[in-house]
Amino acid sequence: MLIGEVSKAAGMTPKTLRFYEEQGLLPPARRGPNGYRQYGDDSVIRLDFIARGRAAGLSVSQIRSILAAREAGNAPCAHVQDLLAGQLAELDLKIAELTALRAGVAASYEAVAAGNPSACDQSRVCSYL
Amino acid sequence: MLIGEVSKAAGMTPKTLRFYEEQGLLPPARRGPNGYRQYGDDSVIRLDFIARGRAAGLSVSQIRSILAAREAGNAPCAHVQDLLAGQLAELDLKIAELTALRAGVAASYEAVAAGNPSACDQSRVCSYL
DNA sequence: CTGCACCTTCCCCTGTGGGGGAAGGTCAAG
DNA sequence: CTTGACCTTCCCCCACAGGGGAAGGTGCAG
Repeated sequence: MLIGEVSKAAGMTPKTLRFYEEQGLLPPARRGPNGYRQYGDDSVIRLDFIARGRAAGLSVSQIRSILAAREAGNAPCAHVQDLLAGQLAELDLKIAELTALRAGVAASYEAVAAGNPSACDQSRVCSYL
Repeated sequence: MLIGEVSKAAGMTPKTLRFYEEQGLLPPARRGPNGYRQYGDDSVIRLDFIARGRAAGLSVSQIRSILAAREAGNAPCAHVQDLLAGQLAELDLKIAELTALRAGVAASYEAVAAGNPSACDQSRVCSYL
C-alpha cells in the first residue's frame, strides 16, 4: 500500500505518517523501485495504536517509548500503566488549576457585573478587574 | 524611571515591557537623550492592570482591546464583563474536555491494571490501550 | 582607565504536532 | 502526448508569551 492509502485507512494525512516515521513511531518504510514508501496491513494496526495513545493524551515520545518496549520483546503493559497513571495525575493537576482559575475569574466577573461603570476608576483602567 | 526599575516594580522583566510596548499594551515610551526609555508611575499602574488581566487568563489582544476602550474615553467595564464571560465559558469547556479525557484515561488505566501482560496481544502492541 | 551595571536593537529559540507549499519524479488513463 | 493524481524531499509556518544572547552604546564608581 502507498502512503495515501494507509494514511486514509488510519484517518491521518500522509504528512502525519512521514512525521511519525521521522519521530521514530514508525520504522523506516520499505521503498518501491520508484522510491515510494510501501506499507503492509500491520502499519495500519500500529497507526491505530498510536491514535489510541494520542487520544489518551500521550505525547509522541511517550508512545515511542511504549513501541520501543514492545519492539524489545517485552509486553509494554506495565509501562503503559505507569504512563497512564502519570497522565491521570497531570490531568488532575490541570483540572484543579483551571478550576481555581475559574473561581477567580468568576469572582472578578461578579465584581464587574455589580460595579458601577461610571464609578470605575479611570487611573486603574478598570477598578473591577 | 528606567525600564529595569519599572519592570521590577511590576514584577516583570525588561524584555516583557518591550514586548508589551511592541504589542501595543504600552504606548511608545518617552526616550531620554541617551535613547533610554523613560517611565512614570502611571506605567506601573498600567502594568498592574495588565498583570491582573493576564492572571485572569486574558490574552494580550484582549487586554489591548480593554486598554483601547479606556483610551477612547469609555469605561471599559461592559467590555471587561463580556471578556470575562467568554473566559468563563472557555474555562468550562476546557474543564469539561479534560474531565471527559480523564474518564477515558481512567478506564484505560483500569483495563491495563486488570489485564494480564502475558496475554497482551503483541500484534496490537498492547491490547489494553 | 577600567569595571560593572545598565540600556539599545536585532534575530533566533522554546514546546507541540503537525500543515503549507515549492520543485520535481512517476504512473496510469484518455 | 498530456493531464491528473500520486509520490519524493526540502524548508518554512502556526499559536503563545515571552526568553537567550550577541553586538554595541552609556553612565557612574573606584
